Amino acid sequence: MNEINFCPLDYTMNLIGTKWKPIVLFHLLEEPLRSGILQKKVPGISNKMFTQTVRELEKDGLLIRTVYPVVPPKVEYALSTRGKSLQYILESLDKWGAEDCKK
Amino acid sequence: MNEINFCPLDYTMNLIGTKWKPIVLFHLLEEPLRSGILQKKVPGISNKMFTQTVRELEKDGLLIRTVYPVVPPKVEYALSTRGKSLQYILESLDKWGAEDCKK
DNA sequence: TAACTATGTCACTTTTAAGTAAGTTATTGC
DNA sequence: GCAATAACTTACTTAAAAGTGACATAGTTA
Repeated sequence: MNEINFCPLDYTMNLIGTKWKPIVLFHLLEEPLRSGILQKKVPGISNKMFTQTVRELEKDGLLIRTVYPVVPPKVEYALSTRGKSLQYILESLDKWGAEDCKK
Repeated sequence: MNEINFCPLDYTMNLIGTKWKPIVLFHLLEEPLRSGILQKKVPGISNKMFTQTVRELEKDGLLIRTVYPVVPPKVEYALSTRGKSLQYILESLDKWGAEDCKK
């Protein structure tokens, strides 16, 4: 509508500006995780929202989903290069929260 | 529900993890702005959402709302100290978007 | 052969977010 | 005395996000 003052921040927010996306990405910073483990690390997320979130992140190229054809299923999620480039921001958000909630 | 893996990032996201909050805060980084000006800087926000957003940010102590008792009304918004402490993160988000959308 | 496993999908409902349009205020300038 | 102004507020509606519970899969183990 009014794009007069469009700024890159809007772009970033459209990509990761949701309740769950930064949290999911954050937990993948250290290492790839399989689906169940990752989901357990995200407090309070429902099964549906978890699937939906990782699928969108995959679609946007922020993480990579690897399916192993075994039974029961094994699916692993890892950050893509693009996802890794958010590392600094994700850590800053986490750090800010740690500092701020001390007060 | 499952608070086992609560991390500071969750705290931060609960505070500013919405579509509009980071954008509103971002535009106050340089200088305080009066209501109408600030709202025009936020692309696509409705009147209602703007009011709601700044009120929540005020409630959470991230910005300060100053009402001048004149007619027609004059209201100015400025970052609080706590809000200013987000400067680095907001700029990082903006910078990331600028870099990423070049690709 | 029946239960168990991990990772979903689907249909459905509830909750929350957001948009729209009208109304309020009190002074100034015409 | 009437319109214009800036910044809301309210009631109402619509759209989007999220939750819930049931079901699918197919090999392995009891």
